[in-house]
Order: sequence, then C-alpha cells, then structure tokens
Amino acid sequence: MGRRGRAPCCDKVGLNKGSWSLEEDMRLIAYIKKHGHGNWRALPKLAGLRRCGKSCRLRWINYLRPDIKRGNFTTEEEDAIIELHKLLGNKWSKIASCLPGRTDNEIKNMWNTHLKKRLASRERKPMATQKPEESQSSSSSSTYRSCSDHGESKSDEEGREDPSLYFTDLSVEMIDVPIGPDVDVWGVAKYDTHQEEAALKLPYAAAVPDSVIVPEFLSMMMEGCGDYSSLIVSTGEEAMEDGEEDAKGEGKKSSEWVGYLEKELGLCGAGEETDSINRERLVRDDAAEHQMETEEEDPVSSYFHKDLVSTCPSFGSC
DNA sequence: AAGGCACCCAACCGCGCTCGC
DNA sequence: AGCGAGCGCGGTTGGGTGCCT
Repeated sequence: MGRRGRAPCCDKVGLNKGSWSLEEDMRLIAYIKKHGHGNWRALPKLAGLRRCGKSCRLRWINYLRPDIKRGNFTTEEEDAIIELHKLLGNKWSKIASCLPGRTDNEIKNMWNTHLKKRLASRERKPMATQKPEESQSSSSSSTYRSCSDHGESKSDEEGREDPSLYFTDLSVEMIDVPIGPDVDVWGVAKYDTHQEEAALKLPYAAAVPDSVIVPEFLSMMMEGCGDYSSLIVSTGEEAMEDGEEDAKGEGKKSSEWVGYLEKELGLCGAGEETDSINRERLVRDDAAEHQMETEEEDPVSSYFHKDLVSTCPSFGSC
C-alpha cells in the first residue's frame, strides 16, 4: 500500500532460488492437490515453501502439473509448432494451448534449440520431402498417441540418446483408464469415441486420480514404488467391472501417477533398482503405516525424512 | 584423461494486462 | 476513473551435461 512503481513479486530475502529440490516439489504438489492454487502469492507461505509465488507457479505449470506430457516431441508436434508459429509468431502460450500436455516454456525451448535450425535447413532443401499435414490436426488430441512413434520418429537429427529420458516413454504412453462420468481426470483426458466402453485414452502422466495427494497420497507413497512396468502396459482389458474393482482401479491409477512422479523426481530408479526398493518398502510397510497413523506432524516432512531417507540414503545430499 | 566448448532446458526477470477496490 | 495487486507471458540466463580436441 502506498508503494509507488512496480512492486517486486515477492520479498526475495531468504527465499530459495535455482533448481527445485525433491522435497519442495512434493510440498508444492501436495499443497496444490489439496487446496488448489487460487493465490500464488500466498501459496508458498501456506505450503511451507521458501519460494516466491511466481517460482511456484512456474514450477507447477512447466514441470509438476500432472497433465504435462514430457519427453521428445513427435514429428507431428514439431510440424504443428512450426505451422502455428507461422500463424501466431512467438505467442508461445497460444501455441501451447493447441498442443495439449506441452508448456509454453517447453515449446519455446524446442523452437529456439531445434525448430529454428530445422526450419532453416528445410528452407535450404527442396520442399518435396515435407509432408503437407495441416496444422489444425495438431490442435486435436488425436495427434497424440502411443509412444510407438515417439522416439524413433523424433526428428532430432542429432539422434539424442539422453539417458535422462529413460522414463520419458512413461509420460507419453497411452493407457486406458476405466472411468465413470463423475471422474475428473484433471481435464486432460479425451474420450476415445471409437470405444464403446467408458474408458479414457490418457497420456500416462495424465492418469492422475483426484485423491492422490493428501492423505491418500502419503499412504500410497508408503506403499512403495510398485511395478511400473506392469502398470505401463495395462490396457482397457483390465477394465474394472464392479465397485471393488473400481476401488482397485483408483488405487492403481494412484500408483501409476505416484510411480511416474517418483521416477520423474528421481525417487526410484528404473527396473531392478525399483524392485529392490519395493522389497525394502514392503518390509517397512507395517511400521510406516503405523507411524503415519500416529503422527500429526507435517506429512510431507514425515515422508521425506523418515521414509525417503531410508530408501535413498543420498537424499538430502543430492 | 582432462580441459574447453557447445548445447539444452529449467528457472528467472521484467513488462503488460486484468481485475478488484 | 485511478490505483495497486496479482497473474501470465515472452525473453533471457546460467547450471548441467555431453561432445570434441
């Protein structure tokens, strides 16, 4: 009040900057899942984060949001970006709105690092090699399908083999999630109109049950990483048929997302590493469950400092 | 093997717009 | 109508990582 000129977005004194830690991520996710993000400015304080609201917003929108589709861009997406950029210029948010699951930041980076160059080299080459796909198709979710064409078809001339993308496929894999009409899948799902049964084709990362975070989120975390490889290949044939199965489905969806999240955040390794962690966690389950019931302290802290530290000895130092 | 270089991408910065008072 | 707070957007930066010499 009474302050002239642009107010700083926050009081930056004592706030963390730079890369987000695992705990910060989880705090943010847990808070938003429970309370939403009505007020970004107030959020960090309420969530116990030493970050400015802007930073939280960015982190959520560009990285933590469950409907983010991570991983390489498909050629269709790349072409769509190029076409949309012709139409819209550097309106990254507009372009992003036509590419579900992609963020403006991601698209901007993609454009600046790859597409600009690619476009330049294309212009030098005869156009005959290009396929005349209209950009409109990109605004439809139908552009996005299983990862079978993702990766190989990645136009990346460099043929990147970034090992950090090992879980990329998880995020793009489409899974069938049996739903009822009341299931809110965060607005990212698209009904597959070619299927009669009530199943959704979801990007894997989008298969986030609404009940994930608190307190179910925490108990699920306690359940361990689960066998993600089996979850990834799960299909509609496993569609649940009754209430009990629905409950199982809900738990499964939760595990799927938690699995994704844990991998994404580096909580669990892939493959056998995950298996060994699972075993460890199973052994701890009873004790952890009991602990959760009896503790009233900040659940996120509890998870990180008791469960995670034992799972990942390097947590805290990494 | 080590140092330098180039690239990528997450995060930051600051401006403009919108909305509420 | 004017002002300020908050949010969203686009441009830029810098740390991390892989490649090259």
